[in-house]
Amino acid sequence: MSLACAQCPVRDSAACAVLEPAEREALARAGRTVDLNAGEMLFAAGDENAACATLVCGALKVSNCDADGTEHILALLHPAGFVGEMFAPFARHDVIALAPSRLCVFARGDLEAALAEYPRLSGALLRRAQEDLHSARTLLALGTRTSAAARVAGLIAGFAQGASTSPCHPAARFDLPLSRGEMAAMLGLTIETVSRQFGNLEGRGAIRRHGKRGIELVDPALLHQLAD
Amino acid sequence: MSLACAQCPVRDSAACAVLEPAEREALARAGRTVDLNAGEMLFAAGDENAACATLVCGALKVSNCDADGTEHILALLHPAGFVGEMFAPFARHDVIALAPSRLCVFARGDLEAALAEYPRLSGALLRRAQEDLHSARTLLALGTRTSAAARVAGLIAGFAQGASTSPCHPAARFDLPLSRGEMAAMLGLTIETVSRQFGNLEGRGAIRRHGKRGIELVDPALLHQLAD
DNA sequence: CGTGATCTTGAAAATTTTCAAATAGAGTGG
DNA sequence: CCACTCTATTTGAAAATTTTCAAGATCACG
Repeated sequence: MSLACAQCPVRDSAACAVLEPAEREALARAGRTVDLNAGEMLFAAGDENAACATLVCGALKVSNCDADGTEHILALLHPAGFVGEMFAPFARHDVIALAPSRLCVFARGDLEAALAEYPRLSGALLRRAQEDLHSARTLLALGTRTSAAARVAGLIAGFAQGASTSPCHPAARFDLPLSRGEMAAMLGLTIETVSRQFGNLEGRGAIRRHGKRGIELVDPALLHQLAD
Repeated sequence: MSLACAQCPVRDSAACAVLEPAEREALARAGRTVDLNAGEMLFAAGDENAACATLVCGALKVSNCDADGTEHILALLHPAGFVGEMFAPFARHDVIALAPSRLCVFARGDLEAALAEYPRLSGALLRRAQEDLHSARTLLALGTRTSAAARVAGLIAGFAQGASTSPCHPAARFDLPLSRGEMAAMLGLTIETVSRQFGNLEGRGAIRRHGKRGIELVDPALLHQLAD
């Protein structure tokens, strides 16, 4: 079944936006739509037939389990984001839905053919890969901070930015996209430490918690100062 | 001065290897060669005129200083590697030579023109960006391990792989490319903790130190086990 | 053979993890 | 609508690890 690009919510922002309508339809016929519920896996580390995908709506995490079973979250993916190994023969990480999600999935061979046929697509994916690289490095700088307080404060500040509609101001109130355990897996901390840091931040008046996921930024300046 | 591509040691492995000889010469005329001594900076975070570069020989680090002055090393660059912001208006991180290095540097505008003119170049840079992304995520998984022992052991194992000529066996003996302080800045630890972990690894018989930088892998299996 | 920088080592202080248990929330079936 | 159950979160206290601060030791180099 071909994809309805005309109604795709990311038709202007995903990598395929650089294609002409006819080209895009041709690419769409090679792909397929996949829907995932929260917690479902798109593919697992080591999968040989791992494909590539553009996220249409929802949210994904890219994660990795080390030898002792600890999960490490390496990236979060938002709509219009692209995930998958274009050049490696197998998937290097798990890709799991954080929320009900829809994806536009391509077999690696079909995508390679599309890259050869539509060179502009390489440019669009290059731009996106550079953004992903920057995100990974930002997360790396966050996860290697020495104090747990700075890591958690920085993560919350980042989520507040991401949840905002404006590019320069953080959202005053938003829902965390991750559980405590998932935040711990991003930052290299334990669940308990993350939870305690939330408590500290609330105690100092930087944030206020509303239920499990709701966060209100009471003092954004203080939050940034604690994030260092 | 134009670059001598014919004698370039990375002419077959760098991104420009996908170009025809004539195309490559044209690109080379737009670029310039830059030599750096160890410790010299190619460009700093925030530089507006930051350029892009292919590393011809030597080694670079990509790093970032947070508010309290702590350095975080986000990536290491080896010959044929590519560094720089192709799409952002300024450099996001510092780029510093770890060893005497030679680079082939292009102004962002010239590189953009080259991408438009030689679409294959996008594909080559895309492939390289995916590799960089994978390296960043590998480092992220390493830096967010909870124990210092696992982080240091994993870093040494990675260096042993990189120093090897064979892709599947680590080098039995090699020199560390970084100082203790730089390793600490990669892993989010202090210099002292890194030093003590080296001492522990030697005490347990996993490695032997030879001078400050020399490492001999006495028991690679044990090293990997400790790296978990 | 100094000299300066890097590395190692020691001991106390601070932080984080671990283990254990209590609390809060969401969803289900009665 | 309520009681119940299951999971996620919070909290507590002890144990383990890491940082900090302070000296030494080592090494490269002029």
